[in-house]
Amino acid sequence: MKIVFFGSSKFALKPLAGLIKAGFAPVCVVTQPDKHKARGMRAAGTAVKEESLRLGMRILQPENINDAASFNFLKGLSADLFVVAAYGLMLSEQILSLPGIMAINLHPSLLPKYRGAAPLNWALINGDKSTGVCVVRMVARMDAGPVLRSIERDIPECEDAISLGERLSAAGAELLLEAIKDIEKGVWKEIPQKEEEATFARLLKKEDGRIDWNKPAFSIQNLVRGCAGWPGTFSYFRGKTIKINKAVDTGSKAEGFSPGEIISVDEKGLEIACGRGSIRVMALQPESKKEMTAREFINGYKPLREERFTAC
RNA sequence: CGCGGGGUGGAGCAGUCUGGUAGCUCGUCAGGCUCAUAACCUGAAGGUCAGAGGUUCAAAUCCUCUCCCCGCAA
Repeated sequence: MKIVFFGSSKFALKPLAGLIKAGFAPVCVVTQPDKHKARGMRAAGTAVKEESLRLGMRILQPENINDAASFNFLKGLSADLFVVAAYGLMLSEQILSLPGIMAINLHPSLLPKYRGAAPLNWALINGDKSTGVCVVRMVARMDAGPVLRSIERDIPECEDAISLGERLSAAGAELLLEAIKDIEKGVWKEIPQKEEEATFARLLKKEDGRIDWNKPAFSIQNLVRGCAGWPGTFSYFRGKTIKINKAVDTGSKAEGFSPGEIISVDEKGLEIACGRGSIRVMALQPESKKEMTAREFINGYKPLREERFTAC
């Protein structure tokens, strides 16, 4: 079976490796263009590009996947199956019609819930107790095609977007293989999505990570978990931005404090008042600094009890 | 050649503007105290202040260049 693999971010790495290991090595890997200017002048390739280079795969990195040149190149590969995992760009109907059998997409949610770009982040931000990953046949509308296979996974309290992404990536790699084996045997099943249950998980923006201390502790905790990695959650302390990288809801009432106020400073971390309840910050990153533990922050910055974190 | 911040004992920071004995909170080690402790007390080790030049009687501090790290923006 001739497979073309489309992927960009880290999430696609395990699925790609799984394909190769199982003998379904793609004839070509398609990935997004290098990000233009990182700090300074360097240009960085996607995670999938780096890995594919290392593995010596054939790589296609089109500026525009939906233009005629890309179309003709892909057509020339005469593939049976397109496999897409976290590629990050929409494929035109024309492109989707190229493979002999079909194009499938590995999506980290239980569709029709969380269609779109940031499903696992939104599942965490919304405080969901479980989510999953599924393989769908691709159609013109984003993430709207019928489901071939899916698997549900619990979301533990302590999980953030990074760890959940790794788990779903691993689970997805296996699921993908099962789906491909089904397809190879010609025995796959398609379950149409219930349109009325569809929800949309839009891409997160930097601004989504701004902490509003007026919100209840549990929702700030969920925001920190859901924004881990990208875009991260941030606040302001002593006039400078500071990222809050790890925090948990203390479960205490924390009455008599105003939102953002530091309630206590000790070895366990920084306890900060929220609109309702409080959170304990365990890891944070002041502007221009690397991530540090709350302990390190306290030692160096000596935050005072009455000081506060602000939304701007 | 996008903008900005930073590099000071093992960690996190202050000191730099206004040159003049290397400082703070921790950690480590030794000893003490305590029923006990991520507690407390006493003491100790540990730094060519990122690197190279320059100015000066004197440079962590002022000037020039290099390397590395981070945030923003993309």
